[in-house]
Amino acid sequence: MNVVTVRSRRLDYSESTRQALVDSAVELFTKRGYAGTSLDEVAKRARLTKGALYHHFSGKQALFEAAFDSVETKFIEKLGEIVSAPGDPWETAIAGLRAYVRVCLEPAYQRIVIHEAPVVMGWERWREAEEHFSYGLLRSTIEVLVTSGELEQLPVETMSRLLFGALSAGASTIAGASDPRKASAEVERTIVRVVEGLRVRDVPAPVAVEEKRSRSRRR
Amino acid sequence: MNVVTVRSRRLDYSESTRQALVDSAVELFTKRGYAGTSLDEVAKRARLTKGALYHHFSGKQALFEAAFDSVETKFIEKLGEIVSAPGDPWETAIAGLRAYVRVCLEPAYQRIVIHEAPVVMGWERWREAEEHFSYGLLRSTIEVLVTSGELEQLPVETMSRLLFGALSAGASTIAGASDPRKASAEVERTIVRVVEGLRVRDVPAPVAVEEKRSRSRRR
DNA sequence: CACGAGTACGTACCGCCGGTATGTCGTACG
DNA sequence: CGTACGACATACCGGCGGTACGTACTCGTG
Repeated sequence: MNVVTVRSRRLDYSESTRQALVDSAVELFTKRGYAGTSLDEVAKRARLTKGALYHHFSGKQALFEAAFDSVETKFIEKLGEIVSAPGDPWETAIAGLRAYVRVCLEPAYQRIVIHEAPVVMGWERWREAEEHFSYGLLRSTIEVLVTSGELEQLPVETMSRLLFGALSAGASTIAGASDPRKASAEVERTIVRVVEGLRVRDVPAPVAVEEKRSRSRRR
Repeated sequence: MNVVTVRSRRLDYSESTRQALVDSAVELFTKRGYAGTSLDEVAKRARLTKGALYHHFSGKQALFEAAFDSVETKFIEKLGEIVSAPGDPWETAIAGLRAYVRVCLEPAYQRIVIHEAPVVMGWERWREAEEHFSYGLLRSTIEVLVTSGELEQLPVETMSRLLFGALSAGASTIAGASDPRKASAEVERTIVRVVEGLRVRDVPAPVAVEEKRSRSRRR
């Protein structure tokens, strides 16, 4: 409550050890997965003990979620800038798409956020957490495109989910490919093509354009 | 090798206990997940002990893979009939799509095949196993559509991966939705729309009978 | 400055669970 | 008829998540 009191040095230390634990967790979870990582290892790698770990986190799950948050915030913030940049909404959206594909290539993001999180945190909680991160970004981007008439008038939530799933699968494909560069190019091209397939065929005359929507012949 | 010798009753028994273990595993893995299920539980539910389990399977992973195979073969075989049925390839493909969405609603399929398998078996091995099951089916279906000129000329592998991911995400969405019926309808509609977005715009030349195909209102 | 309280850890221990080693019983086979 | 082998059961080990408790350091207060 007192505005004057600076953060005590002790709290600084505490925060730094917490961060060290999170960093250690991110590394080990990325390399060996959640089940394959022991808390003793995590603590040891941060030159601490399990006691310290359990002081900062309520358990292994909580540690994982902290690692999850850390990875998400680290990789996603740039994406936010990209998709919220001024300019043609379609172009920026596509740019965001490409950028996200690149993010998905990060091993930590791939393993922790995409693969393990839904299992470790439970799908429901993962979905909830994702609202504030990559999925939320994707969703709002799509929302803009739909309301601006660029994208087909389909349920935004569903469309976002499907696209998100496709992107994740694409990322996994790239990561597991023998030629990641080629795979990356193909995924980008295909994803962009999918989205373009959902673009409304005739640029809408500003207003009054709702009728012939669902005739699915494009272009 | 001897053609006359009937399967000994003993082997029959052995096979049935093995099946009992697999069934028990499917149930428990579906309800509590891989990590949350103990082998003692699995054995107990089949009125056996861990000794029997380790006689039939080399470990927990192997048991999981057996459960995975069991679930896949159980739910996918009907799909194979659907997509290999005679008739217009596009229509049968769409029918297969809808059928697959319904399969994805099965809790066992959802949890074991879609969510846990990539983590438990490792993504690479999962991908490999999926070649013989749902993904393989999807891929070959897409391959047919591409070579027959119905679908846009894009890398089949990549397109299949992305679509598979989208379908999985759709299934998860439905499973986690407050109104599964509505969600299911939306996912179906959206997925079909996505695929139609990848359809080639002008009907090839040969026959000219494709027009009013895709008015996607169902029922 | 003394002192109690709270914080930031470390240490020791428990229970569960995957995995292994070993034992037992029945069946097929020579 | 005995013996070898397959189909289980039993007993036990080690690792790991989680808990209880101890300790040292700091900070606020009289």
